[in-house]
Amino acid sequence: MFKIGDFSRIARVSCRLLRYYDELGLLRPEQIERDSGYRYYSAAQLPRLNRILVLKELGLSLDEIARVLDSNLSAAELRGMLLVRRNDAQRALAEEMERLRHIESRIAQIDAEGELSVDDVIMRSEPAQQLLSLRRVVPSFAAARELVRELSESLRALKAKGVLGRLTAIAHAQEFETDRIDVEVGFVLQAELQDPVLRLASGEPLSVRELGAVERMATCVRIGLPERAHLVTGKIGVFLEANGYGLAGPSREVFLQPPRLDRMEESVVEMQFPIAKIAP
Amino acid sequence: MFKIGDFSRIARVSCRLLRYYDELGLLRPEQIERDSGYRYYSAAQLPRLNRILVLKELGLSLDEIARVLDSNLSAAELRGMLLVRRNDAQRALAEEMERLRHIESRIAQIDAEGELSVDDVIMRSEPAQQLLSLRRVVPSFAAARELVRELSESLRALKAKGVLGRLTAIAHAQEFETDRIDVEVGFVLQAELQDPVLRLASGEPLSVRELGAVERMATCVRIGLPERAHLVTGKIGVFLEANGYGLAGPSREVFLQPPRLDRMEESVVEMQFPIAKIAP
DNA sequence: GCTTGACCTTCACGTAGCGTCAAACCCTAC
DNA sequence: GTAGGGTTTGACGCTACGTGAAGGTCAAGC
Repeated sequence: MFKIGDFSRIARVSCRLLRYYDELGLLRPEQIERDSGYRYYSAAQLPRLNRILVLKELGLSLDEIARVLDSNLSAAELRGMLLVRRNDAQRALAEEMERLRHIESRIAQIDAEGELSVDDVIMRSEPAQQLLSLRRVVPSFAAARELVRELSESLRALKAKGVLGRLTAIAHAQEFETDRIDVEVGFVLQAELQDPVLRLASGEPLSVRELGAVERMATCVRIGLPERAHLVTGKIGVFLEANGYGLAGPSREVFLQPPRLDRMEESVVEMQFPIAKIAP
Repeated sequence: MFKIGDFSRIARVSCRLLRYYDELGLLRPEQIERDSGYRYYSAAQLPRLNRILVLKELGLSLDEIARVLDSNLSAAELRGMLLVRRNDAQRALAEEMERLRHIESRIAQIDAEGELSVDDVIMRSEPAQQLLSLRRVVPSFAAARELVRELSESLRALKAKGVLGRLTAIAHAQEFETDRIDVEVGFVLQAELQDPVLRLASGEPLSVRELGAVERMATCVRIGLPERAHLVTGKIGVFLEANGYGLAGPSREVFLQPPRLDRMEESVVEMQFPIAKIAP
């Protein structure tokens, strides 16, 4: 029988840890003196402690470890837990590699440019969404803006119901032409739509389609008129080149503030570019 | 100017986060209404928020981020911080890979044996230490034990001063021979030694030498007589085979409890085996 | 002007796994 | 008997927020 200090030296763990595990019921001392309250551990408890430490090292929480040890669950169940943990570990590994790559690219950036540039470009993923939209080829940005206005007015009733999410525009054109803009505008749906087919005031029907999930999206917020969009695309371009990505699909513009045609200079738009790694 | 809710939707972060960063002084709202206390953010604050998020993603703590942003430190200093972070990330990456390997080997073990075996073997690293020791070839375990007794008695005075750490024995023999045991016994030093040369009662001098650090050590605690050591070596062997390691140096026995020759069956000894990965 | 509902405020607790005091009690050796 | 080292419980601290609760504000519709 060892006092807690001796046992902690033997097992090379802290006394606090042992007291904590006692409190959790994870490792109870074999004996506790009535009057002094001293904890006494026996050497026979080392294997249990070691099992705890091993399982902890594997990434299980103390709660899970308690279940593993006490409700002596079957090998199959333990295997299941380990499979879950393996998934976690694989994800964590991938994240850590990404992080490392980011760090190294930032260091390289400092070495190349002498400073860390302003970071307006953010990378994230985007889940799949339902889009209530209309696609057209328009001859000018003004016409596109008019389309947005028309759409907004036609859907005013729906908007009041809170079914409509953010206004989103998608640029389908492969190449950039100022006079033939292939654009899709619509609203993200936040609930199932009741009416089978909705129409513009002009009678043109709107379609509901799924906007696929995008795993990697380079995004940047633009404030002000659409004419300033090239500032954003420039930043995106620099970002892609620096990090070894390329464009991988039609870009989107999401209006984070509901757009007002009379005050477009206050509009807040997030430009989204689906991207993918380029083989190095 | 946006209220906190709008700004949070624009930046796609939670309100709580914005309030928290305000509290930390990391991102102060551009304006706060006197009477209502409402926070108002401007679009011009998005870049700062984005920088915060990027640096957070790189793994810097909020505290470090505050220093980076406010005491606008030089590119060189930032580079230094990133180098530190890179080291951290590399270590984390290596750990995560190790963890994943361990998890997979445990799963494989369950698949092979139908259950998770008792885990007495622990792997860890050992730092470099100074050892005050004596090396000899003795003809029996009993002689080795006698050597320990002699050493302990000769160093009783030193032990009282608290300079001596744990008693450690090192098995130098390449092959196992019962009648020619090449053993080194000594005490780990916890402080610099004053006397230049210490001697056994018999006059034999003790040497002070550095016990190199070991990156990977498979350890197992043995309780009881040395005759039971083969139980431990068996476990170690199974462990090595299962995880793709091989022996990589002389093994050590560390007496976690000061040994008493009269009650050797109560001795607590950690057996340590330096190991290294075997190319698969 | 009043109601209503969405939005905002501060305050405070909870998280995981212990580290780190603090005040008081216990044990053992000289 | 006392000194000093070990032990007890209790409590707070750490990170980066999430999640209420209780109550004040704002804008729209009547």
